[in-house]
Amino acid sequence: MDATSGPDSASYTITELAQEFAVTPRAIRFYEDVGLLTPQREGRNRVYRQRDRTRLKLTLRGKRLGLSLQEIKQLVDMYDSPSDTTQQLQAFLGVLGEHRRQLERQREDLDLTLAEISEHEARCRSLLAAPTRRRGTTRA
Amino acid sequence: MDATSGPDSASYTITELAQEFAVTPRAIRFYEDVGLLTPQREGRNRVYRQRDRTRLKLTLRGKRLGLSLQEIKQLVDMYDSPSDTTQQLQAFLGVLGEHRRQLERQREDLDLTLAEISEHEARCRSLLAAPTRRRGTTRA
DNA sequence: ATTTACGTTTACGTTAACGTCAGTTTAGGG
DNA sequence: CCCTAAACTGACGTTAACGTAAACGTAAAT
Repeated sequence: MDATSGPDSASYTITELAQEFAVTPRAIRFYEDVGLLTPQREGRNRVYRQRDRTRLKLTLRGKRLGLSLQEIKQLVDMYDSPSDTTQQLQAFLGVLGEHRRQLERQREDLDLTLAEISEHEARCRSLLAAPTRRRGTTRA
Repeated sequence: MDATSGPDSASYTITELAQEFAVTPRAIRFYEDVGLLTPQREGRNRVYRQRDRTRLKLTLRGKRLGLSLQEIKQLVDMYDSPSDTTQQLQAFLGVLGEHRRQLERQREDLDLTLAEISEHEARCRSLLAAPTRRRGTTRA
């Protein structure tokens, strides 16, 4: 019986994951160091399953949002921990709320910035359409 | 003639700005080191006008979006440089477009994350409303 | 049997963005 | 005149998030 041949759960090597998400193996190992990933081992080698693949994806998404790895871990850990007691659930809600507020503020900032960029783009294009040019190629 | 008494343009000390935006004077000086701020001097002391106040605000907004100080400088510098030649304008548009794409992707990530958080919050609240509690205070 | 390719651990190096002193200056108050 | 308060200039320390290099293991290919 070969344990790796089952159709149950796909597995990935570290370089496969690295290529798929355009990061280095070093980064992936580092994410393991901080507790974001917990791959199984096949002898000495790391074996990544769907769970870690997902957590990696969430990690990178969090990074693009500017979250720290610790913040990401806080979120992702809650995502797949059961947490049944009332206390746990309330703490859970607290952290979620905090993150939501932060992200909502971020969306405000984002929309503001995008609006300003649009303004500048428009101003820019109107200047390009204007006749009073000084120098520079008109796309030869 | 006192140059500081005119009603033309308000001026701020470094600690005033620091308090208003809840950052340290050290941070503000650092932003000057990287070229984000260029306050005037009154003797040895820094004097901030509206322009620098605005640039500081934009800087902090950029930080909340996860941008690096260099990226922020790229944007903010373009915001108040005239740039009249066709070449400049096209380069301008290029950089703006790049940032816009980045920010738009970020908004996708943001909306995804917010949606997931909402899901988790809902699941959490339904669990809290359920009867099968194990332990933990029901808010005494 | 040895090269090649991929994986591993250990450890030191690096960059960004400040924090944290330490020592100095300067304007104003008592 | 002394003292405090607020500013200043170095300059070294710190944290996060990896990069990079060295030295090693191992399975498949030649």
